[in-house]
Amino acid sequence: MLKESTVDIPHDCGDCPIRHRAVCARCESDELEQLDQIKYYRSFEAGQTLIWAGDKMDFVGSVVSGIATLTQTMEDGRTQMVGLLLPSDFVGRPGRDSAAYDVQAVTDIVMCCFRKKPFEDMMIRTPHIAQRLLEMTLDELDAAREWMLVLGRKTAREKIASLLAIIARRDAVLNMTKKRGPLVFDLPLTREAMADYLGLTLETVSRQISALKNDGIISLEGKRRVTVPDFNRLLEEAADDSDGGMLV
Amino acid sequence: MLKESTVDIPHDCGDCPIRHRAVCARCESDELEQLDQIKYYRSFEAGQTLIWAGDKMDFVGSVVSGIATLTQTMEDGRTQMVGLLLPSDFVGRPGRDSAAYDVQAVTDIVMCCFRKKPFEDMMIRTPHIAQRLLEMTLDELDAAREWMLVLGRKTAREKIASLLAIIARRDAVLNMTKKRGPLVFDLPLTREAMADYLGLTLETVSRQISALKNDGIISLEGKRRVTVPDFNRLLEEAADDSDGGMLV
DNA sequence: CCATGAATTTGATCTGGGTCAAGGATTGAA
DNA sequence: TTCAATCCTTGACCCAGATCAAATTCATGG
Repeated sequence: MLKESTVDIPHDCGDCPIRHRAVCARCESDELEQLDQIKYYRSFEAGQTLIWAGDKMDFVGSVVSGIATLTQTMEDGRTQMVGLLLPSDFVGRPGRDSAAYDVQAVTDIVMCCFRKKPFEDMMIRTPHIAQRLLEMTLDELDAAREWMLVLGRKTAREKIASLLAIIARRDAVLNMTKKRGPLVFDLPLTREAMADYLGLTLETVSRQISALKNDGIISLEGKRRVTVPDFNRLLEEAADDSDGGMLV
Repeated sequence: MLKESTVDIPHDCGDCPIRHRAVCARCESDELEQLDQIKYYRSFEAGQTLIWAGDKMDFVGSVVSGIATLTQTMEDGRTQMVGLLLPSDFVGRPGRDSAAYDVQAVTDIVMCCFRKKPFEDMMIRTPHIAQRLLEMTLDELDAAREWMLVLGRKTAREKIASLLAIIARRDAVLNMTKKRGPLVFDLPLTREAMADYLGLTLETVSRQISALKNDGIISLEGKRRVTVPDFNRLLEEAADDSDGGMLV
């Protein structure tokens, strides 16, 4: 199995797919040039662990493409996913030198990394970066709090429906699919990863997906491709009162 | 019952109890003066709801003294606490004009508020504020993720032990109590509020507290005063591998 | 000192989701 | 094409924690 490789085909920030959503979103061209000095790309294969909790981290970075997870593991092996990293999401924390969570590639993934020390120095000089990072962190905090409600108070069926709604929503935004008609998307996560996200067992995840299928809320093509004929019905199942706000 | 009152005894920032931990921690004296222009104090009684989710928010602010909670409520009444606000914690989000969560006073509470628009303007001019707010937000995100593990994977007993450990730890830090000997502190939350924090029912909270008492992990004086004879045993019960780091 | 009501404890019972176990489906390597 | 390794589904059973229902304790004001 291939390990990790430092890609040396340098992207030009100008046509970077996450240019306008990542931590560099607000940067002017001179600021981008400075970032360019300290950046490098790394790619990983699906299944690899990019970072182990407790590891020394000498970089921070952004997911350029692919999906990764942030997970916490207890001594006895129980694990809880605490974040799902999508393109443009930020990894690492300025001012901390060891990783707090395991980071694992769910799909093949490319990251745009910055050496930590120079990045921290630059953050002080460049308010645009700190501003954008604050905004992104506040968004993540909101997402984490939303997830606390799911974990603490929702039933297994509601949890699954909530996760499907989130993935469907994200997919609709990324792929700019037509608003009308059934949504179709692929589940990026295994049943086990979904279980770790939702605080369930993989058996319960499987059963609830089957139940939603039997009730006509979703249909499946293979194990991973999901069709949602009526998004509002899915939201009802998720007991989600913020009715699809994002989808507009 | 008294409603809310705008306290007109102006604190001097110089002897503010949260001067060095709040969003203003890094500010120089000239920056404090600017903040002083847009600040005002508000106080609330225990039990009052300071802010309702969805309300228009024309201010942000810091808890000066007392304790408040951030909670989310579903249409059918299920509620989940998503944050516990202690002195120096920040309320509100720059760049958002309505509240995302209910904020309730658990004890009598005093807040130092800033009018939102001027505060936002000042944030742009004053990197010290944005820097500190970023740091605080990253800490909150870590706390939220820690809590996701508690909600998703811990048993009822472990949840209670985790909460007690957090409160004990905070209390030890605030009151600078002696490191050795049994810890003693008051529970600021009702059984119901603890249940909302932990994703449990109040009956289960009560039962697990009784169980910890019977097992000698804690002892109670009245309903609220807790003694922890051996903090490490409590941490074991919490299945907490980050063994007491903060307590040093 | 008593009445009232909130907060808490405790008991009895029920159930959603966990656990254990057995097969299927899909993939890729040999 | 067969084998092995994952990943997923489904069934049977069980238990931690929810639910329903009383007590009991505690604080407060009259």
